[in-house]
Amino acid sequence: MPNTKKTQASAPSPERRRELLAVAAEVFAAQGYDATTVRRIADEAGLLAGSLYYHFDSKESMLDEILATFLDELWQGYDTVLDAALGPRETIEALVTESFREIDRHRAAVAIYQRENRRLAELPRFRYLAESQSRFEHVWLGTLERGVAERVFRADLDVRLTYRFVRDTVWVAASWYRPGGRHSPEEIARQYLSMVLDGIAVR
Amino acid sequence: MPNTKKTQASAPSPERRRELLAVAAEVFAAQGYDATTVRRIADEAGLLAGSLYYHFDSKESMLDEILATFLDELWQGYDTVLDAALGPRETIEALVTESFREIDRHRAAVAIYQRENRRLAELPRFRYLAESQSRFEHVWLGTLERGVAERVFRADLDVRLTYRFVRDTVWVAASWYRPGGRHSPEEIARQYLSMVLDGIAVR
Amino acid sequence: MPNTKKTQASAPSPERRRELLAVAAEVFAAQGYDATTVRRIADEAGLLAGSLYYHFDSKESMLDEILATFLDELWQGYDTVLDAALGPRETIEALVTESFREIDRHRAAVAIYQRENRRLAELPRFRYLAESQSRFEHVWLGTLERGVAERVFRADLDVRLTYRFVRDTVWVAASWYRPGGRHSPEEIARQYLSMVLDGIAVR
Amino acid sequence: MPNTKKTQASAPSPERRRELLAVAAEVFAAQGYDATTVRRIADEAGLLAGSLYYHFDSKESMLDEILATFLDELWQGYDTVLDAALGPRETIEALVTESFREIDRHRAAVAIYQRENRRLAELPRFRYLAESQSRFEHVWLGTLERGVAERVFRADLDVRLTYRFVRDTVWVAASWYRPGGRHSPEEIARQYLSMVLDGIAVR
DNA sequence: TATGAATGAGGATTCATTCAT
DNA sequence: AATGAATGAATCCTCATTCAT
Repeated sequence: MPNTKKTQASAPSPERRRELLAVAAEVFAAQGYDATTVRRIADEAGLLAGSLYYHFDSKESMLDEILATFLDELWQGYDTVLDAALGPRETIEALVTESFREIDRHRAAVAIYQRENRRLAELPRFRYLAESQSRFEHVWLGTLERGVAERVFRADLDVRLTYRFVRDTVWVAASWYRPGGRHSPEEIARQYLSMVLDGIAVR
Repeated sequence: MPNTKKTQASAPSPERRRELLAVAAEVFAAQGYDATTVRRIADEAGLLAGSLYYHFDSKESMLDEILATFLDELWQGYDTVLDAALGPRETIEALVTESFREIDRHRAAVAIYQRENRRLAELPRFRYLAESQSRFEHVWLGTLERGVAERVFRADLDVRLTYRFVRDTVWVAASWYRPGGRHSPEEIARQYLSMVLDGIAVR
Repeated sequence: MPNTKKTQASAPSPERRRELLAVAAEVFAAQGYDATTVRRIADEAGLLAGSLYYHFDSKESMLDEILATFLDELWQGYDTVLDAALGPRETIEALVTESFREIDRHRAAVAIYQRENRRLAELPRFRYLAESQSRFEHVWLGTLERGVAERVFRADLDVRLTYRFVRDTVWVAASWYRPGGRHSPEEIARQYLSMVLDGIAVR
Repeated sequence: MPNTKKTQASAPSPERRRELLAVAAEVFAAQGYDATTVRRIADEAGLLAGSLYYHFDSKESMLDEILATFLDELWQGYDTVLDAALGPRETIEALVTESFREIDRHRAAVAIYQRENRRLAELPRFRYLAESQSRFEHVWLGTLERGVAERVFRADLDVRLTYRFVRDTVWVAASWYRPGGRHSPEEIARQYLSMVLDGIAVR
């Protein structure tokens, strides 16, 4: 009987929830939400499928909690950056760096988000995904436009296209990024920023 | 004993197959393979679920045919480019342009590929996905390295990282691209190339 | 296009029916009625599943026709034997010999009969199976009882048990008998009769 | 990473399994394996079709377990007989008696075996059926040949034919035998042996 | 006579979920 | 907190059958 790290006398225990959610997130990320069975999660966590329902209402509510937690932390980080009111280029740099840090800490959640976002956003329960996305777009697009206006970014590029380009570039990394690998999040951010800002061609 | 066994899966009209595959691809792309029911495809195509099995062995074989067809055409295009034996920069430009053309023609297939690639590649039936991917990596990475060697591309960037960056950037476009939209594939390619090669920052 | 042995200008053609029924019987015997698909029969016969319905109403009606034809011929043979009004031992000998001849000519039908008899006999359409069986029992049991009464057969054996014993012994042979094999039906009958009548122990 | 993977198919209570298998065997025997629906078994057992899958992997695995259990016990009985190293006649007597005891205890399994043996033996999963059958043939045929050599059995009969005759005679009994009927297995064995060894004709 | 395409009912199986213990 | 057993709805797939050509 592993996992007896905690005080025996604990109740519904949020720690156990977090453990189980971590397992669930990992499996969701690896197989996709639909392809993941509750039993698989339970197997991986070392209990029976039915037992998960002591901790969670449903498979969907696990997904919900995973995504909501991630987005909360993401926006906390973003808001800190935005509150600093830097110039456009510095803002982009800070946002990208922050994003890679989030990928480092919530890799599974980011991967799930990437995969399921579109479909989920249509469900009432997950409306916050759509809201988050539109706020996201607003922040990034706004920063880029400000940059163009201030002649920090090139004016000859389609801003929406550029926005999508930068956005995708950052988040897709979650599909291959492995925490603890060769590059730290900050190192990856630096390389990405260098490419995006200055291009890969020799001048 | 007269017994003119026909090749099981090739009898029914290939035109009808193509129609049905187009429908299936669209639904797979929109909902994800797992979340798509055979009945949904049939509904969309205007026949009953069971009737699909006159044309295809299984839901999986539809997916297979969709992806294989796409990859075939993709590599046909790529090979034409590679046979031209251009310089590194021109090769990258041609490959990117070709890629956006493929996205234009196989948007659904590309979206499915992006979503399901990882999990599918482990199935024996879809081994060709892994093979394609490794050939893909070989081609792109090789071109980038050649470019660095010839001082056409910057030497201070991690080439693997750059490879992933460019690769993802291109293909993720399938998730938002809509054929017949504001930008032609060539126009999008031009913008992407400009960003990737020269960066978005004003020099 | 094989099988053009007949006059081109023929109509619904009973010869074609017979050919197809022979194929069907073979497959039913090999796989069992339920496990046999109409398509399998059609494949084996070199046409498409739907085309069988030009010749037959249903899968069941093929089965019906196969069994009815067999039983008709069987009873024709049996009736000839019975009309000869031989003594009990000679009757048994003649019936057994006749049975092996039927197995020789209708091996597939006999095998099907053995397998499906019980379940089919309950269906209204196949009531004749039950009737045939009861007439069968009447004939054999009667002959055995007559033999016991005439002191030709042993009196210390349970007659019903003996009946089942002899009956099974004969018909189960259909499951391994291959026409054109080492033994002619008459040779097999001779051996079987020798065993059943005189036993295998040395006296 | 705590992950106490349990052996997939052995967790649920073996008693319940046995109950359910008994029901399944009865239905398989009565209707044939193919003609039996999982729902029918479930109905008969008083639960829903899907619930059977908590206990068994598939309909086929139920069949597998039924047959394997039967054959295990059969060979246990046979091996006891063979270990006694009796003379040929006594061996045959003991094997026949043992066989009728097995029919008494596993009537349904024997009936299923008779019906499905041939087709199943070709499936990899049921290879043990073919193996059992060949060992069976080896034992019986060997005993008969020994009997002939020792002049206990007649030399003028084809041994293979005799083998099939005896084998079928015994096992087909499962198709009409009803446990708890007029005759005990031992009584039936005695009658069968008397017929097979000494014949039904008065000497 | 036969084909090609489809129907529609049913069958095995999966799986999220429930609940008494 | 967790188990064991079950539910019931949904899913993929099969197959006998139909029918216009």
